[in-house]
Amino acid sequence: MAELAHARVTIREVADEAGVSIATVSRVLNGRDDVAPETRELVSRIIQERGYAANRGARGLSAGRTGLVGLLVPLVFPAYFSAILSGATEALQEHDLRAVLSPTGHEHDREVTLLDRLMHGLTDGALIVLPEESSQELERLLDGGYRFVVIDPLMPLDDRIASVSAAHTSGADQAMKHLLGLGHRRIAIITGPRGWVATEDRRRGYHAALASAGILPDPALEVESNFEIDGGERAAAQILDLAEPPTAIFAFNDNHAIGAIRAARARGLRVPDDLSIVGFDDVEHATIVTPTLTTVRQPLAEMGRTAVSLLMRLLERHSLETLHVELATRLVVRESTGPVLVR
Amino acid sequence: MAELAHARVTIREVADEAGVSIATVSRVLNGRDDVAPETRELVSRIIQERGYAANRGARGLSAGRTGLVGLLVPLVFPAYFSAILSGATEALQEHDLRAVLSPTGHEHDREVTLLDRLMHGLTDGALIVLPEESSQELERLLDGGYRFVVIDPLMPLDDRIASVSAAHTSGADQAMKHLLGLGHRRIAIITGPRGWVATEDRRRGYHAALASAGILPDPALEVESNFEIDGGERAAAQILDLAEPPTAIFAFNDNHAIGAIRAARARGLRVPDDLSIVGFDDVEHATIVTPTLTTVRQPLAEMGRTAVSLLMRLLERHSLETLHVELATRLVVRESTGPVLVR
DNA sequence: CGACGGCCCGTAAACGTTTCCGGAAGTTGT
DNA sequence: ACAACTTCCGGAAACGTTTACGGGCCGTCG
Repeated sequence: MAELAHARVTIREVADEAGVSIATVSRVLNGRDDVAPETRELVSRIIQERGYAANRGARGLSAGRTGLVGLLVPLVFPAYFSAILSGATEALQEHDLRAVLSPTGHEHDREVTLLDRLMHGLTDGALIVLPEESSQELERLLDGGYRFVVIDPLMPLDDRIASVSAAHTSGADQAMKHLLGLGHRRIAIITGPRGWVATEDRRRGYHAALASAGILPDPALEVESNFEIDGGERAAAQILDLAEPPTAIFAFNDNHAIGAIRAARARGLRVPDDLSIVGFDDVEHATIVTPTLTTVRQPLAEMGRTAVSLLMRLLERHSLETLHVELATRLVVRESTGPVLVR
Repeated sequence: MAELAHARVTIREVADEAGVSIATVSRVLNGRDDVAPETRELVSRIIQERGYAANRGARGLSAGRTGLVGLLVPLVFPAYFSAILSGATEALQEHDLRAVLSPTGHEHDREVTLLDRLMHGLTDGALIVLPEESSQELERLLDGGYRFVVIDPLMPLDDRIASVSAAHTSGADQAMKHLLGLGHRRIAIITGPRGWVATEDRRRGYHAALASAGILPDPALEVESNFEIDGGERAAAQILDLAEPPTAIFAFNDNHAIGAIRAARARGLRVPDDLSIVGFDDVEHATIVTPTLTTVRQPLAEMGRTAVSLLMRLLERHSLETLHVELATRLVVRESTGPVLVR
């Protein structure tokens, strides 16, 4: 036990032991090419032996980059977010960057503070998932010289703000085509909060599909909810208790769909025989419920990875061909949908 | 748009604008009391106006603390980990610390590197979930002066290493009492990897309960698996295809239990009528499956929070009364267990 | 009225890097 | 043999803080 509570190895010690200057050590550390092979070899060995690792804070101070990327996310726990997180942190890891995690708990104030005060200077840039902030606030940040990319924007954003999202409209369209193809004509939706990009885009897809099938939309068949299971259950209950209930429900996320299954079961309706249900997201829950969910898959981890690669290019100050990436969604057909039964 | 791509505000600018020295600004920043009230007031106002925030890297360099805590976790995605993460990051946030997330992907090498090279110097300490490292390696880190707490140790650890875990044995005991109380006598287990603390402690609980009920253990009823759903399904299949199958299965996590439900269903067995199943963890999946799972609840988020408060005390260099915290587990009875039916 | 002790505050060193600049060798071309 | 490059490396400044140290000012006390 040579070292007890011994302060960590610094570049100075390595330099001394190698008999070179700290500049040289720094050079081999950063892979510069103006170092003699044998010197590089020697220094590398000593770095290895002493278990030296650069102090990231100092490096950040000096070089103007910290190797840290902020990850702003409303919550950590829900599968939706943790899937994105997972993809993002893995991708960051591969670029030798670390993720600084900051759950905002859906509190707007907290988020502004975080972004404005704590992240700037600590991190080189950020990934912001589902930001509650207005486009103006984000633009201000952009003008301040901060680099970030938004994942799944909640509001429409200024064009200069990099973003990654999923093809909501196309996803909704696929879901509706599937349902219409099975003979459903009276189809309800359980939407997310009004005004959110995801909600409105999917609603657009719903209405377009309805229109092209020559079906008049019925406002009673559109219920808004909060993306939670019990919210979905309440919404579905309201829909199913209608005088003229639908034969299918298109839920705007899997939680809603699971809630809908519960509501159906509570009323003695069989899924999919009496009621078809389509979800959105395709989180693991979709394969756990009975019946397993037909749902529109969002490539969540992939969205995280894509955001990282956008950010990387932003950080390298490359001008980007496209600041906005929309990843494809895909309908996954499982057990919760079926043909309309003639009675 | 006064500031375009303008570098961030430094302590210098604040000092100049306030007509004081940077030392004074630093003092009000850190709440020192040797500042005249009106000066403090003035400086505070300017800090507010300019939206100044200290550069954490520089602060770390100078003051020896960075306000960053490493969060080492095998994976981010699985509910088990994200629940812990969630509790931990929230608690860190409350202490004005940020979490640096590092998924290790179960690769030992990567983990050692992370811990040894990257975290030290960047972070003030770390929370390590389910470390693959040997006690020796962790002790070395401890001797190096690094502060960390282990959550859910995989191997038995040296006493000097702070740790937070769940009451595995007691949980297993509760599960077994429940099953025995329902009349089950032939009870199988699907365990996690042999040698892991969680596995062995729960196995101990199982054997103890069996013994106190006067039942001889049958090695054929113990199958090891990998904590994944399909692993659980294969294990359950093996068990159910025994010449003399059990009437109950105690799975060592909820994934195993869900796999067991699938295996049972595939064989036409009804749960719980023909087969009772108990899980472990009580992640959200447990309430999504049909039938909902009777399971032993681990307070995962709470474990994260507890680890943070241990770490805080470690960082403040308080000597701790106890370095080891074991949080209680609790059986949650739902639909997947029932009395043995006499045929 | 002089000395002493608080209260405030400024100066400057230190933290561990990166990187610009320039210099000492060694190499090449004439 | 000399000039002009290369190659390799060291010195030192800079990054933005914190904090030890010391000094000016004012009030108080003997």
